[in-house]
Amino acid sequence: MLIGELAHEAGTTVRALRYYEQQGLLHPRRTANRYRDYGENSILRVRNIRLLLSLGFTAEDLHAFLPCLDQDIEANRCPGSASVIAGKLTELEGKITALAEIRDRLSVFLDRVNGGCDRDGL
Amino acid sequence: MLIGELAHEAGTTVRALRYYEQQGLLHPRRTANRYRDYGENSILRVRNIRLLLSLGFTAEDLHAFLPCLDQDIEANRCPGSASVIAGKLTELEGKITALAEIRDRLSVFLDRVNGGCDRDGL
DNA sequence: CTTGACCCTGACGCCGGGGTCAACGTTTAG
DNA sequence: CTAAACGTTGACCCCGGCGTCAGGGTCAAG
Repeated sequence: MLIGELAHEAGTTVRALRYYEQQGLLHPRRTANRYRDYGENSILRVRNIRLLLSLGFTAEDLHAFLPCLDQDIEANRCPGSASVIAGKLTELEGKITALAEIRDRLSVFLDRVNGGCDRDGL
Repeated sequence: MLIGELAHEAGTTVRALRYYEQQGLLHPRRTANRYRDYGENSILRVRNIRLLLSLGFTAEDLHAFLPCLDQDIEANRCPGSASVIAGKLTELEGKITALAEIRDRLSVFLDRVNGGCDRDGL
C-alpha cells in the first residue's frame, strides 16, 4: 500500500504519515523506486497513533506504546504504557483543575462587569 | 518611569513590556534620548494586562479592554468587554468538557491495561 | 510523447508569549 | 577615562503537529 492510500484508509494526510515516521512511529518498507510501502496492519497502527494523540499524548509519549500499536489497542494490554498513561492522567487532572479555577475567576469577573454597569442598556 | 522600573513594579520583564507595546497595549512616551517613559498608571495597566492574560485571554482579546485597562479592572465596569468575557467563558467551558472527556476515556483505557495484564508484577 | 496523478526529500510557516542573544547608545559613579 | 548598569532596535529560538510550498522522480493511460 502506498502512502496516499494509507492516508485515505486511516483518515489522515500524507504529511502526517511522514511526520509519524520521522518520529519513529512507522517504519514502512520501500519499493524499488523508493516509494513507501505499507502493510495492511499499518491502517490499524495509524488509527491507534491518532487515537492516542487525540487523547493528549505527544508523539514522544507514543514510544511507550510501540510494542502494541499494531494490535487492537483498546482491547489489549500494553505492558510498560501503564505508567505513561497514569502520568498523563495526573497531568490532565491538573490542567482541568487549573482551567476550572480560571473559569470561576472569569465568571466572578463577568458578574462584576455586568452588575456594576448597564444603567443604559439594561 | 523607565522600562526596567516598570517591569519590576509590575512583576514582569522588560521583554514582556516591549511585547505588550508591540501588541498595541501600551503607548509610552519617549524621553529625549528615546527611552520609554511610563506614567504611574502604567503599573496598574500592566498588572491588568497580566491578569487578563492569566485568565486565558490572548493579547488580541485585550484590545476590547483598552478603554478600562488603566482603572481597577476588577471593581470597574468595562463596557464592550462583557461579550468578550462571555465568549471566553463559553470557550473555556468547552475546553474543560473536552478535557474531562479525554480524562474519562483515558481512565477507562488505563483500567483495561492494568486489568488485562500484570500477571508477573502484581 | 505527453499529460496527469502519484511519489520523493528538504525546508520554511504557523500559533503565543515571550527568552535570549547581538550590537549599539546613554548615564552615572569612581 | 572608564566601567557598570541602564536603555535602544532587530532578529532568531522555543514548543507540537503538522500545512504548504519548491523542485524534482515515476508510472500508467491516451
